[in-house]
Amino acid sequence: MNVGVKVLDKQERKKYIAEKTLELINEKGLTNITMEEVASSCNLSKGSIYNYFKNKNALIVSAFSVLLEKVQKIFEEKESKPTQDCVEASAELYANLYSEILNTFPSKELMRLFEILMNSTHDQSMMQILTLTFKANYGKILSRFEKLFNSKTKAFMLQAMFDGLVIYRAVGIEFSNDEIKNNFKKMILSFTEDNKN
Amino acid sequence: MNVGVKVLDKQERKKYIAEKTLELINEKGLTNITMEEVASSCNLSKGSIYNYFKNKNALIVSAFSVLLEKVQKIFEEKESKPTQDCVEASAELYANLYSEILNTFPSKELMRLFEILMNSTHDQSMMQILTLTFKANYGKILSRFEKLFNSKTKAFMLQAMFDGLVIYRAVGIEFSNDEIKNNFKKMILSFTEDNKN
Amino acid sequence: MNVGVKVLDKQERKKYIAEKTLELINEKGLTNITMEEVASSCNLSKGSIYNYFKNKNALIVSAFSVLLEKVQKIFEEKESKPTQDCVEASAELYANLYSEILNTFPSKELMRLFEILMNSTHDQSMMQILTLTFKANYGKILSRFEKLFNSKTKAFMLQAMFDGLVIYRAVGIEFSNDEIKNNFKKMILSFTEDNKN
Amino acid sequence: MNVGVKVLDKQERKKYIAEKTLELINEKGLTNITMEEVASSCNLSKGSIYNYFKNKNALIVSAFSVLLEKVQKIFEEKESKPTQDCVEASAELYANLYSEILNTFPSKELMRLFEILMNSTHDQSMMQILTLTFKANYGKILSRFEKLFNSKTKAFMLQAMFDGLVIYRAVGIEFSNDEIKNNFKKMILSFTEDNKN
DNA sequence: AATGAATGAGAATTCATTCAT
DNA sequence: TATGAATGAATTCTCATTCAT
Repeated sequence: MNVGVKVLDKQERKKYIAEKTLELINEKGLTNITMEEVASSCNLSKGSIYNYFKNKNALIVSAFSVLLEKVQKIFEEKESKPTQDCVEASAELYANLYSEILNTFPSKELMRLFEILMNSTHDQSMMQILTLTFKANYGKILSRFEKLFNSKTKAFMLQAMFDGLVIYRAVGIEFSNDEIKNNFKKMILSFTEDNKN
Repeated sequence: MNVGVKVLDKQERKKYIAEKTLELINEKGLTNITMEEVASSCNLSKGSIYNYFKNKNALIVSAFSVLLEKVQKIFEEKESKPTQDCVEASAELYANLYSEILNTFPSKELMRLFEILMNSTHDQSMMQILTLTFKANYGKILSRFEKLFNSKTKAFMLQAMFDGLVIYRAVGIEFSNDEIKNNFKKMILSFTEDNKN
Repeated sequence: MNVGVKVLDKQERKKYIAEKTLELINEKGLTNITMEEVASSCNLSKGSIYNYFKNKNALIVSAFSVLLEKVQKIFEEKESKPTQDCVEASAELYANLYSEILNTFPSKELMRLFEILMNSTHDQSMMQILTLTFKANYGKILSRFEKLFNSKTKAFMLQAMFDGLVIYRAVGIEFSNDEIKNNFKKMILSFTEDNKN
Repeated sequence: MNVGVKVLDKQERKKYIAEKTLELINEKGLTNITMEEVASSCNLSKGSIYNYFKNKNALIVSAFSVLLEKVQKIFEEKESKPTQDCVEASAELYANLYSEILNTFPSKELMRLFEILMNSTHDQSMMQILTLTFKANYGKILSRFEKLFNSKTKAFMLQAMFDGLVIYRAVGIEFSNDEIKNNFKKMILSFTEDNKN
C-alpha cells in the first residue's frame, strides 16, 4: 500500500466535503446548515464527517478556503492578458474586469464570504484563521492593483467598493452595469493620475 | 387613565428593549444572543420580552431599525453645514465626512448592519422587511450624494466603498486614514467632473 | 346602592363570560383557548377574568354547565307535545326527536361536551364536578325515556347511541338521516315491547 | 451489513416507543404527556425520540394506530367462531361479544381513542390522518355487522351505542351488564328483522 | 473508515397566574 | 372592579458531538 496515495485520497475527500459544504452554505446560509445535511449531501453518514474534520468550525474554515480560492481564481482567469503599460488601457481593462465579475459571479455566493467572515467575529480562534485566509487571498487579488496604483490603500478601496456593491446587489439593490463600468474606469483613472506626480 | 400616555410608554419600552438588544448584538453577534440574555440585560424575564415582541425575529428587526437610525443620524449630524456650491469644497467636505465616520464610528457596530442583513437572506419575510428598512435609511444618506453627482449609481458606489472599508476594518485590516481621505476626495472629484459635461 | 342587584349583575357577567368561553371552545377546541383570548372576546382584560373565576378550570366548569344546559334545553324544547300513550306514536315521536337533533344541532358543539369531559379525566377534582354536572343534566334528558322504557339502562343505551353518532359525525363520518330515523324507531319499539311482558 | 434486518429493527423500536406512549396516554391523558416523559419511559433521552418521530404529533398518530389495532384485534379474537346462519344465534353471539368487550376492555383505554380523535379536531392535518386510520380500522370491525344487517348505517349505530357506553362508563356511570347484553340482543334482532323484507 | 443511534445541553416560545396601581 | 405588565415554569424541538460496532 502506498501511503502517499492514501493521504492524497483523504485530502481529496476532505476537499470534496468542503466543496459540498460550500454549496450547501450558498443554498441555505451559514447558520442554517447542519452536519446531517452536509453528510447526506456527500452520501456519507454524520459520523463520517468527523473522520475528516475535527468539528463543524473546521469544516467551515475549509469551505471558506474553497470559496476564497474560487474568487481568486476568477480574478486571475479574467485577467489573463498581460497588463498594458498604457494607463488608459489599464483602466479600461480593470473597469471591465470588475464590472464583468460583478455581473457574472453570483453575488449571493460572493456575499457568503462576508457572511462567514462576520459570523466568525465572535469566536477568537475562528476569526483569526478566517482573517488570515482572507488576507492571503485578497492580497493576491490586490497585488496587481497595488502595482498599478503604487498604493495599497487605493487597491483596498477599489476592492472595498466592489465588495460593497456585491453585498448591495445580494440584498436586492439594482444598478446599471454600464454606469458601474464607466465609473469604475473614472475612478481608476483618477487613482492612477497620482502616479505621475 | 390617559391612554395616550400609556401607549407612548409602551412604545418607549419597546425601543429600550430594541436598543439593549442592539448592544448585545454588538457584543456577541447576531447568532449568539439568546432571548434569555436580552431579557436579563433589560432586567426583565424572558416571558416579558414576548409581551413586547411577537418573536425573536421581530425583535431583531427592531434592533436593526435602531441601528440604521443611528447610522443615518451620524451621517446627518456630521454634515450640519450647508453644502457648498464650489465642487472642490464639497469634495473636501464629503471626503472628511467619510473618513471621519470611518474613523470614529465603531466599525464592528456598523458591520453588524450587514451581519444582520446577510443572516436574514434565507428568511424571505425577514429579508423583505430588513431590505426595505435598509433601502429607506440608505436612501436618505445617499440623497445628498445623489444631488452632488447627479447620479444615483455614483452615490451607491461611494457608499459601497465606505461599507466595504468598514467591513475590512472590522475584520482587522488596517489602513492610513489620511490616505483614505485623500483618495475619497480624488474619487469624489473625478465623479463630479462629469457634471460639467 | 342595592347590593342585591349588584350580586345579580356579577352573576350575569359570570354567565356572559362562560358563554363567550363556550363559543371560543367551539371555535378552537378546549386545549387551544387561552385566558387572553377569553378576556379579549369579552372585551375585558386578562386580569379581570380572575375577578370572576378563581382559575381556568373554574371557567371551564362554568362553560361546561352552559353547554349542558343548552343541550338539555334543546331536548326539552323539541318535545313540547305531551307524550302519547300509544307506544307506536311515542316511538315515532322520539325517533323524530333524536334524528332531528342529530341533524340540526351542530355536532362539533355537542362533541365538545365529551372533549371537555375526557380531558378532565386526569384531574380528580375537575372530573368529579364535571361528572356530577353531566349526570344531573343527562338525568333530566333520560328521565322521559326511562319512563317510556321502564328501564334506566335502555334509556342510557339509546342516549349512548345518539352520542356515539354525534361523535362519528363530528369526525366526518356521514350517514343518511332517514335510515337513522327508521332505525331509531325500530330500536325504540323493540325496547318498548318488553313493557308488555 | 444486512440493511433489511436493520430497517426492521428500527421499525420495531418505533413501535415500541409508540406502545409506551400509548401506555402513558392511558395513564395521564393525551394533553398531559410530555416528550420528556415518553423518553424516560422508554429509557431514552428526549433527543432520541426525535430520531424516530419527526415531532410529537407524529408520535401521537403512531400511538393512535397502535390503540386502534389493539381494539380491532380484540373484536376479531372474540369472534373466532364462524358466524351462524341462524339469526337468533347471531344476535346472541354479537350481544355477548359487545357486552363482554364492554366489560373486559378497560373503558378508559378505549375512551382515549376518542380523546385523541377529538383533541385533533382543530389541527387539519392531524384530523385527516387520524380520521383515515379510524375509518379504516372501524371499517374492519363494522364489516361483519354490515353483512349481518345488510346495512352500513345499522352497523354504525350499533357500534355508536357501544362507543357511547364506553365513554359513559369511563366517566363513572354504571349499569348492569346483563341488562346491557339483553338489550343488545333485542336491538340486534330488531335490526335483523328487516332482512326478511 | 464508516455507521447511525444516543445524547444532552440549550433555545424559543407559551401561558396561567399574580399584583401593584 | 379593572387593568396589563411581569413572571417563571413548562414544553417542544434542534443539533453538534460521541462512541460502540
